[in-house]
Amino acid sequence: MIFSSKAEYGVRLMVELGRQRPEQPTSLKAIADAEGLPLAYLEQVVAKLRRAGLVMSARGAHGGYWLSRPAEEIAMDEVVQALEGSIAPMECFVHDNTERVLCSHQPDAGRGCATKLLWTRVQGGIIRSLQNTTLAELVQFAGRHGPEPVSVVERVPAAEPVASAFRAA
Amino acid sequence: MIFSSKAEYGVRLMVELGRQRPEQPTSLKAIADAEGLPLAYLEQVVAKLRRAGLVMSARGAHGGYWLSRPAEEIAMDEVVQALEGSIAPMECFVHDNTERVLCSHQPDAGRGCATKLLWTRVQGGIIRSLQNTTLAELVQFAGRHGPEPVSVVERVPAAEPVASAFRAA
DNA sequence: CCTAACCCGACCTTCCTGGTAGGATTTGTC
DNA sequence: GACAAATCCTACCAGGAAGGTCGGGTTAGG
Repeated sequence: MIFSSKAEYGVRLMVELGRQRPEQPTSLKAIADAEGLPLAYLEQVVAKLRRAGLVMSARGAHGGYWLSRPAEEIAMDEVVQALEGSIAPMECFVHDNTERVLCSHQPDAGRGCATKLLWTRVQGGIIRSLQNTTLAELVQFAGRHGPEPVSVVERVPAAEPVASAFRAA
Repeated sequence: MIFSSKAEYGVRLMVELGRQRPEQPTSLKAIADAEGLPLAYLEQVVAKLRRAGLVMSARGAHGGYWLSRPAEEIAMDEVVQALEGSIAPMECFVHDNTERVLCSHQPDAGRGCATKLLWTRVQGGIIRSLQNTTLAELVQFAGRHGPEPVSVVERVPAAEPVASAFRAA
């Protein structure tokens, strides 16, 4: 697998936020219920997005999260980068700023790294795909067949088993 | 990380075979020594390549492996596919031949999968990058000395450093 | 018949992923 | 002011896969 579930959950979370109007913050619980994801785990995911400046938050009652920018201006490479830490096809490509030796398997001296060209191209292909996709596109794609976004105002505070009922089938 | 070390080792192995003349098979031990990789592990790696029909082998004394086709005719998507099993950015995209639905986190009924569009594009970007690279290119690239490869390497139009982020722990 | 090599499957250990637990803090509402 | 709803933070943990190792079997040249 290429991306972890943090990326999957984080993108879903961003899409969910993109469906809301930013005036009213959306609580994590609403998102967790809508997507069927564990709330405690989502907290860790959204923390990465917040630290990356992609979402903003308000604490306390009626707090929640919202996009820090309009969805049209959020390219998905930022999102995935924030969630995954780095977009690297291979160990050697994770160059943190420290100076540690990254490519452990050097061939004979004088020869270049046999795989560098390949992974560089792959990385480029991935990043270009992500850059060329905006959050707004995903929101539109996800909402195409669907009903209204979950309104914070109209939301029934009690149990709303609609989603889980359909998920079982 | 996107690809496992099996992919790294397998590609190196293929490059090494591409450097040899196919008339004489190359023993795994020679490759293991040249690349500094554990022989026993390479055996597992090369088995995948053999089962995929990318290399051929001869047993017994003076046996070894060689490319089943010229390096110019081997696209790297075949190689990586053989080594990794499948090139899938997310769980949902690993479709074994059965047609079961693997996406466990369906949103509300009537809505499409929010992330499908994104991962489809990413997968396309990866596969295209791999298809457009032949083993022969890697052989040539590895044989070169200094880092002249600016003309060869695809340019990533990213303005910011791509894999520079720390892995947020 | 011995040795170099391929072939095969079982095992093992470490690390990361995915998730839980439990609390501390902030803030609107009654 | 008490309470509840929510964000925030850190530690912990179980399972599985990654990345190997090991031991042996089979094939073929000298």
